[in-house]
Amino acid sequence: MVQVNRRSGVETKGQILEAAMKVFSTHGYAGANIRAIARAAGISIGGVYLYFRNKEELYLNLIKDRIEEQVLTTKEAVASAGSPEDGLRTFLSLHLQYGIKNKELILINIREHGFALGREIKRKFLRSQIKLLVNILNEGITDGVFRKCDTEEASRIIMATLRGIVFSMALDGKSFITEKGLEELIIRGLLRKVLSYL
Amino acid sequence: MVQVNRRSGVETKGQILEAAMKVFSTHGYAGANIRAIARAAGISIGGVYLYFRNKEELYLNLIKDRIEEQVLTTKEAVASAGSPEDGLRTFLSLHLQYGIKNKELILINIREHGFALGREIKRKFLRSQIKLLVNILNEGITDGVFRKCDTEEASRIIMATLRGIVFSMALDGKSFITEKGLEELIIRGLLRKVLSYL
Amino acid sequence: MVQVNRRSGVETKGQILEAAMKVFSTHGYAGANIRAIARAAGISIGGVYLYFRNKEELYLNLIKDRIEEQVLTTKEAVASAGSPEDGLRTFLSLHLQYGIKNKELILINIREHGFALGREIKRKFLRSQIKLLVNILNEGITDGVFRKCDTEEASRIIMATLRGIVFSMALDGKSFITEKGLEELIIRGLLRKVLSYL
Amino acid sequence: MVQVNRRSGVETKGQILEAAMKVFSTHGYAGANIRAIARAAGISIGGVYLYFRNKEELYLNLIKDRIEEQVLTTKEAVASAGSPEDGLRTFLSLHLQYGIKNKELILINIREHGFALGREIKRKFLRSQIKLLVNILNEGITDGVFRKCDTEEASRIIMATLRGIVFSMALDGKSFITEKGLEELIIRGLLRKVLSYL
DNA sequence: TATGAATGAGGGTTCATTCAT
DNA sequence: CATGAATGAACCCTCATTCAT
Repeated sequence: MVQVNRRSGVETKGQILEAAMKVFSTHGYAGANIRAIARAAGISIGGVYLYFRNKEELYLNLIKDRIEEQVLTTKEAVASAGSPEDGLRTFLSLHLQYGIKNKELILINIREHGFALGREIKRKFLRSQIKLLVNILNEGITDGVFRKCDTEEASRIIMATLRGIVFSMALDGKSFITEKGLEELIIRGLLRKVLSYL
Repeated sequence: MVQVNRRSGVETKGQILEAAMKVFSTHGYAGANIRAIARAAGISIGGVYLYFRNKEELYLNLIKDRIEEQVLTTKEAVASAGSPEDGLRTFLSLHLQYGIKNKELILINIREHGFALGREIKRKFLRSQIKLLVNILNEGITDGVFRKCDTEEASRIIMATLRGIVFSMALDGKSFITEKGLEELIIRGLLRKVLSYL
Repeated sequence: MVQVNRRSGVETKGQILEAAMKVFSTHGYAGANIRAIARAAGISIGGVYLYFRNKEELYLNLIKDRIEEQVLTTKEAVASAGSPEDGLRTFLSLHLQYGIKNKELILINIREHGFALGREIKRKFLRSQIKLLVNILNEGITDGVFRKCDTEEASRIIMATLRGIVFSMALDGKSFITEKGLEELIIRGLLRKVLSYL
Repeated sequence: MVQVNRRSGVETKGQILEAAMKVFSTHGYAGANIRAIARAAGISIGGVYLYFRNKEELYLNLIKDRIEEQVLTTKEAVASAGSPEDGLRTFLSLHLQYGIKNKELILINIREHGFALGREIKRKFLRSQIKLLVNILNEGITDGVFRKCDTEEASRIIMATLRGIVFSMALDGKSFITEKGLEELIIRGLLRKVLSYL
């Protein structure tokens, strides 16, 4: 006799994703195994394959959803910001917040970043965030709030810095830098006209 | 019949380490397999085990040597710097240089950072670098060149930022930030007395 | 595509044990290999590991069950014997019968006897059988049927003799000694009062 | 530069055999490995192959020498015995002595007895010993010292008993049976006319 | 003779994936 | 929808054997 656990499909899928998040973030992609994910999700091995064609798709699904949400939310928040400076602060703040919220995703990304699996998704995420930053910076320069610079390069540097900070937060398991501190670093160090300090 | 490729032991060990670097950096620890490493080293499977007891030891050996070299070199270079500011510049510059030189090691570190394997080695590296930074910053503050701050936290932030930048350089496969640019970011944004600009 | 041969779990486990018995007895523990066991059981390699955690556990499981059965059966049969002499005959007879029935187990035991794997199980078996014998002999001596002797040593000798006979039967692949003959050897030669022959 | 350990070939061969004896008896044939034998012999791996074509030959050589010596010595001692009874006592005594002396060989034999490797050698040994026994028994029966019996079967039983006792001594690591005791068992229990006790 | 680095088949074990139930 | 026994390729590692030195 087969014991059937009655759940809605959506609910089950969510449980699997949640479990996968835990296992992937602990063991990495190659180190994780389906049995552990199934067990953590309180589902059978075969059950996992009812919702995801294979391990790779499960992994991709995992990161895609979270990334898409972050991209969308950030885009909207930045759009509704009052000024370029405010927009930049919002961007930085949200990135940090998502870094904390998606700590486990970050841990996975750390392990798999830049490698075949999901490379495209991550690249697109990076491109979209840089594009957002470039817009903010350009606007700020036009407005005279930010000093002139290669906005593309500056954006890449900001993203690199954020990556380092988010990684470090995820790895060290605590937030050792305040939003305020980060904003100061980025805004004072890189962008704001030095003359404005006078 | 056994085809034996004559080499000196040292040479072979070097070839294995080189191959391991390539394979580990491409596939991560769990994703890498000894057969591929052996093939890349132009050696047999068993040959690998002549020089390293197992996969883990090979991996550890790989990161230990490089890390130790970086720690030592950095320590000496900083010690012989003329001033705290010069010391900081030297530190940053060396970190970037090593990031470029050990691009593949970085890729491995990205994947395995914070996880069981070699965690202790990496932790010790981080601790030693932070300690070095703290000393530099304290001296600089005493000298009045740097503004007062929590030097421990500032050092952690610097390391986090460096991590992000080095990761990004390794992942994007090119150096998109100049040493000069980085130094400006760190030194202007975080440390130098703002008043000195007046 | 995966061809699945449907069986009940119990059935499969039995088939594996049976196959393991065959392979272990033919090649010994170290000489046996899981692939051969799986093949003999008509199962896949991985299938074996569904029922036994590893080679060692499979081996231990194999000998434990049989030995426990022999110990229990012998104990009961001896307990319900009418006299010490009858008890001894029963003991000897059962030992021979089990030697024939578990010919393959004997072959395994021969190879692994006295070595690390399963040593404890076998030691316990020997101890329990010797204890049983000692009781029988003591009773017999009290009753005056057996001549006085060091019952502990006598039991060890009996077990040693049985071991040799059972081994020889297993190795030569036939029973070259009748129960009657064995009983005579043991009972006349070692125990019964010689005077009773007069 | 190659360090050459100067030894006579005979000496080296002896050392290898000695080492092999130790390792084989501890780990069995399959469990033993050449590197361990070489190390125990204080020789290189390749050195072993200078004296023995392969593992199997080394093993065979090991048992052949000892067995041949036992066969020869026993044959001579029995031949020069004064009477069948004396011959039988000599046979038993020598078998026990060799069992103690070749304890390690016994341990190997236990593991490999009856299996492909060296089966022929061991079979020949058994045949030769049984033949010797049959002769003794026949003579004894002709002389009227032993009671009539199937001498072939009786010899097999004696050998089986000896096997058990020798195995047990080897496995338990001590002699728990005296020569006297064994002789009594065999001679009283199996052979001597009961009437002679009157 | 002697060495020991090198080989690679083969061993134990894992795990993504399938599919009869 | 759900299960989990079954599969087998592929992993890490060992070790008998070879051969350039």
